[in-house]
Amino acid sequence: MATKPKSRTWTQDPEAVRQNILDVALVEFAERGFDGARVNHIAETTSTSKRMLYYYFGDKVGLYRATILFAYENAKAMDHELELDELTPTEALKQLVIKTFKNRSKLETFTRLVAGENLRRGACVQQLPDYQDINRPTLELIHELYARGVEAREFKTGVDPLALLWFVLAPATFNVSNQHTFSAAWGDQLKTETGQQMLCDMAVQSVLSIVVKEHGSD
Amino acid sequence: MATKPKSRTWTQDPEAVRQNILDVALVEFAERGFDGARVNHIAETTSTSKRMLYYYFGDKVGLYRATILFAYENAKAMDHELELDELTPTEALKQLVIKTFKNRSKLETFTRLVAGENLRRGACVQQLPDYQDINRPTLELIHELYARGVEAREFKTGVDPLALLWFVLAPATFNVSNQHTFSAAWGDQLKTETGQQMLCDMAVQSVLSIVVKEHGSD
DNA sequence: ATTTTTTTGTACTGCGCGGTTAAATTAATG
DNA sequence: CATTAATTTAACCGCGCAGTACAAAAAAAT
Repeated sequence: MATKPKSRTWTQDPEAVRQNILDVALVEFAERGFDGARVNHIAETTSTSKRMLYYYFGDKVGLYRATILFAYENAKAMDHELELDELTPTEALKQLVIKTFKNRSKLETFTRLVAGENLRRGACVQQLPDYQDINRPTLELIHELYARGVEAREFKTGVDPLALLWFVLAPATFNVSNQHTFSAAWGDQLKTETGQQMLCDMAVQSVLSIVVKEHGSD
Repeated sequence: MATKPKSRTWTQDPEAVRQNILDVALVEFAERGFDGARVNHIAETTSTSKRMLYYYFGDKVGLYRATILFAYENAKAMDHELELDELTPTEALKQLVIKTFKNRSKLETFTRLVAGENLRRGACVQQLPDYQDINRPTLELIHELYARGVEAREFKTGVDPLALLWFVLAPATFNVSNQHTFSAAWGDQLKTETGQQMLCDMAVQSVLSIVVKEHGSD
């Protein structure tokens, strides 16, 4: 919360103000998409005024750009909870799938924002110069993990680690970003605790089947 | 194309007009989402006028609803090309995964529309009384296929066919609806012909590993 | 002491949007 | 052919939107 004195005196804290605006904007953009989001509504929800919003971010697109970066920082912060080095490659991959799958539910806001950006055909992220840098750690993680697995003779050779990452993300993302049409179409049994556990187990199974040697005989 | 006489006389053809409006609206809604879509732009693109649009569909939401139904009809029409009864259950499932995966690219418009509807939390489809009916054939297809597989001792017992469907749809959908952020983040190698073929093969592998007995030893 | 940056506040603007009005032309009906 | 209902045209409206103008003052940097 930024400082909001009713009196005519205040303490300057630009960073807190920026943060506060971004917090609010993230929710608004994730909730309603870029076109549905209302600058007025964001402004009213913050502790500051619309004037400050334009002061710091220029215009709506500027705010949107900043919000995307902000969202990625938030999301990546969560990633570092993961410690895979102690585990065998197979076990580590398994934990990665589980973690990704379960995290996405928590990261629903983030996932919605990304879905929205995809509807814009990535117009924003394509112009962010450091977007690849932001995402590099994930790629490196999977690269190293795969290399370890091959080294340990647990993983097949010749699998593209990027494709592996793709198959880690796909179920986790689909689980969030298509939940509503899926439930409306065929019911919400898969949304229950046990349903989600089942999907998660199956996601693990499906990813391991791609890369683990002689999988299916366990 | 609907009849569009420049003269002051015209021939009435309400069905063609409706169709023409829906054709245009589908593209617009899929391209820009509900909030981004512009009724004026739709109207200008059709062979008819804005007034007719309101005449037939009431308001923007009404048009959107009709467009969603229209999109599903279009999509389902394609589905009937599939003939699985001749194949063994395993082979049939394999073909289903492939077909779904490859179709989604063609159905990009449809997929975008669905993604947009999910951002609206399914607000529209939840109110469509026949939405479940529209989607029932797909569920029945997978049910029968699974039953056949169990019968033939090719499939494990105890697998939820709905979950199976989930894993058929997830990669196919993700492949379209997250392509832009994925490419921007880690490059577009997976978008090439060979990349797509690889993903498709892996999708088959992952689905079969879930349901086929002793999979991995082939 | 001076300048620059940050904050507040309100009122305003121009325009593009979803939606409407009113009247004309056509096809259907007796 | 008279009447009615369906279909089409073009001009129009009010509102909410992103963004601005203007005025000022407190706080920090120099």
